[in-house]
Amino acid sequence: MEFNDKQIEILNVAEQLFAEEGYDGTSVRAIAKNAHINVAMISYYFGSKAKLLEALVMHRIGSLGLKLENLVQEKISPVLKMERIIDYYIHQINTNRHIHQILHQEASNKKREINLDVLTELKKNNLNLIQKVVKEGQELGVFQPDINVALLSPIIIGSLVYFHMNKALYTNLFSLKSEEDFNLYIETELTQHIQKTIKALLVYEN
Amino acid sequence: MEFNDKQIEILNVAEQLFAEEGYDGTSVRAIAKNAHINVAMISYYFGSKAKLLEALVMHRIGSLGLKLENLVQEKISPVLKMERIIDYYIHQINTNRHIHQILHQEASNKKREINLDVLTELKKNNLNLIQKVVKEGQELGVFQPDINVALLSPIIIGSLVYFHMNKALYTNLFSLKSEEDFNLYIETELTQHIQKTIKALLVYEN
DNA sequence: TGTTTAGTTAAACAATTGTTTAATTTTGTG
DNA sequence: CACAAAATTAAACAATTGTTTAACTAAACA
Repeated sequence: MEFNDKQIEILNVAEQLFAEEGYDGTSVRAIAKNAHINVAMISYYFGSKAKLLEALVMHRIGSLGLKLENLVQEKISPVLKMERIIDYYIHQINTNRHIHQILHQEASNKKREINLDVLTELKKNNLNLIQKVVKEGQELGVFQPDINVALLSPIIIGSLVYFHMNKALYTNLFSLKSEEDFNLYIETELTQHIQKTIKALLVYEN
Repeated sequence: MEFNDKQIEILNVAEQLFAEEGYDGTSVRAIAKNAHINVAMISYYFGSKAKLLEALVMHRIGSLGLKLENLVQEKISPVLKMERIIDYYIHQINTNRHIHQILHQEASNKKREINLDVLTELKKNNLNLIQKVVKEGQELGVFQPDINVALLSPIIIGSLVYFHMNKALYTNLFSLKSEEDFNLYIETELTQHIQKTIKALLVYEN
């Protein structure tokens, strides 16, 4: 699926509004206004509001490409690999937080059902790659043998999501005065904290 | 604020619908229908849809009472205390997941702003209690000295939230065939996994 | 240059939204 | 019972919703 400049603009505006005000909280007129186009252009290009959301999700998932393949194949220690994976995940999600927010909202919405099979496959694929790294560490005797790999992502991504969810609390607690401060904290302190946590879990003898 | 049976029924229905279909995705007529009352009763009792949401949030937060006080004061080891705290958190959030889902949606919604100061205070209070437990463990030499206590909740609650968010993926991965299976997995495997993670982080020498 | 296609517009459409009205019924109280 | 207050109702309200229409302009092409 290829989009022209005007379509891309509509997708960008829709992404921001859907993320910030929800799908149902965003009117097609609001999208049109912010994208500086006529309302009818949305139907003209995408068919309907629902199909616009679907197009947006599919387009973003396609370019999301959490391609961990290269990372996994590097010749560094499993511990370092895990750190890099976490770095990559957090950075990726943090810089694409709008679409993640939308996916997150839609995942727990009973009335609409967009097909997220592509996303599920992507996640399963990433899980297999992480599985490889863990196995590698276990064979080297660095990681413990009883690791539930599927539950590592909840720790990593869940922590980040929850941190975002409680932005008000954490900006207050850590005196993060600007948006930049907040993002910097995520990319430094929070990232390190998650890395430390995962490492501890993998290495720690029960 | 006290509510009669009919008001309680409206609140219950509204909670379910707001959680499952979002605030904007839920019409007052849908609430009225499911609560078997006339639409006008919502305005009559709560003033408006917005005030109904506010009343719901306030009412639930009030009875949410994550009272960790008793737990913290028990005479058991810090390690066991942390395990109990995690148990309590997960169980509490899991049995009240509808209101948590709503709070979560509203927290990241830019157009509506319900006052969540009460909730923030509650979280800060809980944080202080956990801080105490950690200090206790550090003084006993069981826990490491460099622990960012404020980042423990993201791991605990974040993991649970993410697990719920990816229900489809995990029911598939772990062959959880029913709602009961899913909840059972959370209360056993996932809980133990989070407990193990937090313990590793607290005890593990960097 | 004439003609087809694609893009763009304002207006209209019916449906749904939250809220209010005014009338009626139910409940409580002396 | 009589009367006041509370509860409940169907209908109406204006505003907003997503979508379509029909007229128009710009671009592409032969």
